Amino acid sequence: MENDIRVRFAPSPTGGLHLGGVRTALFNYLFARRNGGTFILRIEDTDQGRFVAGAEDYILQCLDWCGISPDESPARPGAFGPYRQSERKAIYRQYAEELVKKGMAYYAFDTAAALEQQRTATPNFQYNHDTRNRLDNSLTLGAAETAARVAAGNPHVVRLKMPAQEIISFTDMIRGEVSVDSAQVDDKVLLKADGMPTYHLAVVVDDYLMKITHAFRGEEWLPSAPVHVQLWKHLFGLDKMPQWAHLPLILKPDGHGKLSKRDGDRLGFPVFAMNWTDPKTLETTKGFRELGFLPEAFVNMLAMLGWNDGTEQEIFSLEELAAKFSVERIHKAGAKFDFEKAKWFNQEWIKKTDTEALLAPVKAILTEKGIAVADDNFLSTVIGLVKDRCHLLYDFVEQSAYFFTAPEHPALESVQPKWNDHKQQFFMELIRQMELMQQWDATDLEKEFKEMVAASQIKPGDVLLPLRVMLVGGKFGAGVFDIAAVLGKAACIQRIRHSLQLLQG
RNA sequence: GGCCCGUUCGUCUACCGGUUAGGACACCAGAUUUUCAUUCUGGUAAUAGGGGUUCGAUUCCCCUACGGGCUACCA
Repeated sequence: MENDIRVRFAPSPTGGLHLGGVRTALFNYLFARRNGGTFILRIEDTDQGRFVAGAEDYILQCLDWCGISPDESPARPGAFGPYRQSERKAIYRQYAEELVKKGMAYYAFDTAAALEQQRTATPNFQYNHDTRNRLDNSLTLGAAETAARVAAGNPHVVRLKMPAQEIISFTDMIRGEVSVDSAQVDDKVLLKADGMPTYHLAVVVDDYLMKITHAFRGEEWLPSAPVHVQLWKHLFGLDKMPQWAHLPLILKPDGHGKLSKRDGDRLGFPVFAMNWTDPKTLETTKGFRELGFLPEAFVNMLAMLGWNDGTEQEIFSLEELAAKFSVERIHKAGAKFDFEKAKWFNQEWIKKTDTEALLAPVKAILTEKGIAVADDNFLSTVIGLVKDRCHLLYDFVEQSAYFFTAPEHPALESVQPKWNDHKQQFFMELIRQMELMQQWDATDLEKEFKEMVAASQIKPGDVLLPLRVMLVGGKFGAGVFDIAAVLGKAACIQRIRHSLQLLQG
């Protein structure tokens, strides 16, 4: 099944895996699947050189939950490993040195303080073709002095020497031709003083070594694409450069700007696929999974944020997406995230998903909420009865709890004021009739009830609502007779008796 | 400030020169459900502005406006 198409997802571990990240992963995955290629996960497991514990597992779990597990990853290495950036440190320096040798990069000794001073002195200071000639680097120092400083162990970085005047252009799969005047791009640091590569060096080197053919990433990378093009040109050749696709950003639903981790807390919806604990603050932010989203719905929703198949279809399974995905139909403009629409996708998927498939997740949630499920068949019946009224998996708790536990304190307030002996007699009689019933199903129950109502000269509405409150505990839930049928004769009678006692007392 | 990318209902979007500008979410109204939800029916609502090109522009080009991104030894 494999051909030479290789796409990679290379998340940073510092921010968890939020909507934008998962969507990037998803589009990479869909492109790979659509074209029979390989989907690779390369993990950046260090933050400022420090290893971030748990980041890898977290990302793997998220992808797994979404159903878009990579073909090659740190856990399942292919032929082009290692797949963790922390294990690739040694690789980068040689490429940086190669660029220096070719005259395409140079050593810079300027301290952070010195650069800071430059920035305050000159409003729009940039380390570039213009300023590098008067700063502290191998270009101004000369070979001998540079060598001496390096030998002496003076801290230094390697910077890319951007051409003074050159149009750098490349073809983006989504945006077409994009070109930038190299004079506008500064001399990016490639290798930091601590020997760690910056993203710029790392992506290019890693993409080359891992034979990446197509690279999807967020639009925020578009301005630095010329840096990467320049690197490819001088290191490996433009003909080997992957085809870029810069995905539109996911924006805040209110106000303006890129959706950020904080927006979730602020606006009351998740921004992470799964619960994410910030390693620095130890704060945990709720994920879509924990909020009761089906992974199918989550993935479906993300795919539709920036892509469509040209028809009016909105509900797609992962398989359908993989079959229909096309880069040409990816949008250019950013999309504001809409949690209401996200919930709608989930609701549609709950309705669409078979009861049997819902059994396990719903059972887990009920158990978590302290509702013991003894009989899976019984739960299946309940799920079938209530699933159309659930938007999130957690809605199953309220919608099905009363099937498992008799309401201790039914909301009789709405019944009490209009309660009278006549109604009391009616329900006593109802119990008697129920006890006599041979068949116990919704149709017979309804028939029996309606006949009694007709005979007793009570308005149906006057006793139907009370019956619901007695059985369910409140003014909600599925059809009363369906509920009664599922509850069974004994439970129904017991619940009615209980309420009758409360109403009299 | 500079550079890059973008711009259709409130939101996600369709229409890749000729449509009464379509769908979905949300919202409103009605029907069904003697609960709530579901479902069904209907409704309000958009081509940022100005110039071109063209017989004809939402669609192609330019300008302006607006929005977003980037402008770190972060990604």
